[in-house]
Amino acid sequence: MLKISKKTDYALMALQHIASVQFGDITPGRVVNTKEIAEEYNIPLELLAKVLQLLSKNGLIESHNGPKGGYLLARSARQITIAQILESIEGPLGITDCSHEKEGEFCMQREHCNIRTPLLKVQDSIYQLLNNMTLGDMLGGTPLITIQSPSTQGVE
Amino acid sequence: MLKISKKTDYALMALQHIASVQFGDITPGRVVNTKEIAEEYNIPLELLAKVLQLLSKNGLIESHNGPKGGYLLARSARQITIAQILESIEGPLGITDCSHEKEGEFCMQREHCNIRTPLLKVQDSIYQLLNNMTLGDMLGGTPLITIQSPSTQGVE
DNA sequence: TTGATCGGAGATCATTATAGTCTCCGATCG
DNA sequence: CGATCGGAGACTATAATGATCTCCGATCAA
Repeated sequence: MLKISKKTDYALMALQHIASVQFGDITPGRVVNTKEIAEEYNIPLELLAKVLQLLSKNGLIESHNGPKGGYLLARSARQITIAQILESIEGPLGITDCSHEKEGEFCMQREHCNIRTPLLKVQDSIYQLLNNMTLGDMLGGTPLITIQSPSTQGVE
Repeated sequence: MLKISKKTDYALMALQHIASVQFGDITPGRVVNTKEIAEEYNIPLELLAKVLQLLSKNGLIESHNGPKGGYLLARSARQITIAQILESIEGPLGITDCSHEKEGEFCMQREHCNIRTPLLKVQDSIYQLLNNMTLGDMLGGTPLITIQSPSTQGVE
């Protein structure tokens, strides 16, 4: 049912938390460590650690080792999109198995497949959607997203 | 990674096939049976049978028993949306576990959850997207969907 | 009226993806 | 030098999905 994984949930919570600390009023610039986030949101510590490592590998956050270490956003919250977060954790967005089929790979249906092309367009639309919403939108505001399609207008 | 299930893939293929037979030039109005679709697209027969039963239960297609039986679209292809097909097979669309949380159910993160509201908006946007594209769009044409978001405009 | 051909329904098994855990390593700072 | 961090890999458990099997009732035509 098009569900995002728990890991991605955790990533979003963590990033939201880091951003709000980093740019908040209390202690701006403070690094945030894994334990702090895990306790705040009841997330299994080791699982969250993996998630944050992935985000770090993908350049969304900066890590600082040693005592008093932790994480910081690598860039502004408005420059981190939901799509980037999701793909950092779950890999490239693909609503079908054949979305990222390599040359020579074919699904059993490929021969007469009649839905591949339209589905790739759906996928592209979802990607646009997720890439047009940022961590910044999640922080403060009410993300405004509108969708226009001529296809079913006037159809009851 | 926001993947739709194989069953839904099969449903889309089958509906596309039924629609093209039903409204095609060759033998319009002919009912289509499960075996025909399964062989055409290399789909496991019994699995496809279940999928078609679900579509029938949800009122997207009509079933006809007995010899020479099979399925017909229950309404025009332009009145069957991708969202309806997807939800017939996979249940209500929900990108998070808490999307359809019943009263009294809480996830472990609920207490300080900072992402529920924005995620529900993302979900709603995806739903709109899928509900604005129809089987008819998949048949003939090039579905035109545009997305507008003010959030990241002007952000480099 | 009877039997072959359909869909309807349920149980069951296999496979895969996800969620979560455990252990050890290297870096850093006091 | 040792406590506190993140980095990394193996590992287990659980849930979702994909697929199969069996039996039933409806229908139509010979």
